[in-house]
Amino acid sequence: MNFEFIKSEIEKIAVFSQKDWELFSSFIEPHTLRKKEFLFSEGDVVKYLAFVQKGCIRYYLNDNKGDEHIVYFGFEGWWVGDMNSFFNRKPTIYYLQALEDTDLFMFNRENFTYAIENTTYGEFFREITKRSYMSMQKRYAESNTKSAEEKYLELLEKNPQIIQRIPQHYIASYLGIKPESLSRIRNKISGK
Amino acid sequence: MNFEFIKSEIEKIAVFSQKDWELFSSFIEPHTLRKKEFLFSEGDVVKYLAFVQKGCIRYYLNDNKGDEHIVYFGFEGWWVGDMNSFFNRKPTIYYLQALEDTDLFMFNRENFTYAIENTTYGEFFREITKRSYMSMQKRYAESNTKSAEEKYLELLEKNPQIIQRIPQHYIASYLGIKPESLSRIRNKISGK
DNA sequence: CGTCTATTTGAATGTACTCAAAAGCGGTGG
DNA sequence: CCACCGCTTTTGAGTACATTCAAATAGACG
Repeated sequence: MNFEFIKSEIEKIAVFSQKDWELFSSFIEPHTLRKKEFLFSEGDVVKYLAFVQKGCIRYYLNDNKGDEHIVYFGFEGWWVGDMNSFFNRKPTIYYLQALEDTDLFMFNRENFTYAIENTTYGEFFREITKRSYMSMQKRYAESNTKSAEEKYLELLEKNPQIIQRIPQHYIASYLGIKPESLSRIRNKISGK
Repeated sequence: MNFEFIKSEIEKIAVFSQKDWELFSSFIEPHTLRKKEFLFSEGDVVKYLAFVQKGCIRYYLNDNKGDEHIVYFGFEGWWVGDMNSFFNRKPTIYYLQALEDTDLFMFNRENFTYAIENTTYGEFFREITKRSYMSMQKRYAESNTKSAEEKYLELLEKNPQIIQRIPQHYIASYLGIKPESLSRIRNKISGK
């Protein structure tokens, strides 16, 4: 099993010793999700945090009207899961589903907690949580400040991989609009 | 200076030794903001994370159309600031302003970083960041799943202190709508 | 008391939604 | 290899919710 990718991704964020890496890498549990398969769904107590080695996933929830709302897509190099459910053993309200055949490196609670409390992975984890929080805050702020058209144009520019790899109705859900609306927006844009 | 409140708030989240508390409390820099005064504004590199001892603040940003968007209100017991700017020494895009005369307990970067890297405050900080992240994720999800009326009714029920202490046009900004719209929603509700 | 700000009300507009149907696309089995 | 089926995307018409701009009323503060 080749851990170069996850190692280099972690090294971008925090320095760590050879000993710490050996411990951490021994905790990796590889797992492959087939397209459309779920890692967890609403009601589960989430057993793993996962690193996306290859493929992509969507992380979403169902509102009380039965509509799905995608919170984020996770591509190669992303850490995915529901921290609240994972650490606090609470049933999750989210779904994590593969959109392509996806290779994950998973970590269970016992091992992950051990690593962050006893190695420099504590620093690493603090950093990615902080980043996730800040980016969610920004995304939240932008959900109000920008129109759907502006948000779509920004995706095109800043996250072209989302446009290229993800079916349109999922992008609509990610943007917080209906597929019909996204279709009209695209139509309008292409006419410019 | 009475540190009982902040001590008890921290103790709710993490256990820590007497020695750690003495260190941490020695880092507290008390500061009072007068109503309408700013702790920081757009462009500043944020120098402090702060605990709200008394009073309340709003944390908001300006969009490119000149409208303000409130991300959160901070009441007694809240930790407030811009982590990204604070830790990464980047100019902030946010404003933090007192809505009442407000007593803060502030921590500068050097001290705070020392505490989280060398004491059990690391655990404490990981926990509040995690919680902030999860609640922002939930808030983001709800910004799409619920109508303004539903969000307002939920505030009434779950955060009455916001309704009671905060001027209506700020609540509108927090809900992501215009003051006129909130006025109409309130009118409609009271007619029921 | 007067001034400034916040809230309400009105009318017209815009953006996205709903419901319905048609067109396009991709995978599967014959 | 093609035909069919199911799912995705597009298009149309009517609707709902929130916005804009404007003006009136109410409230807060010096």
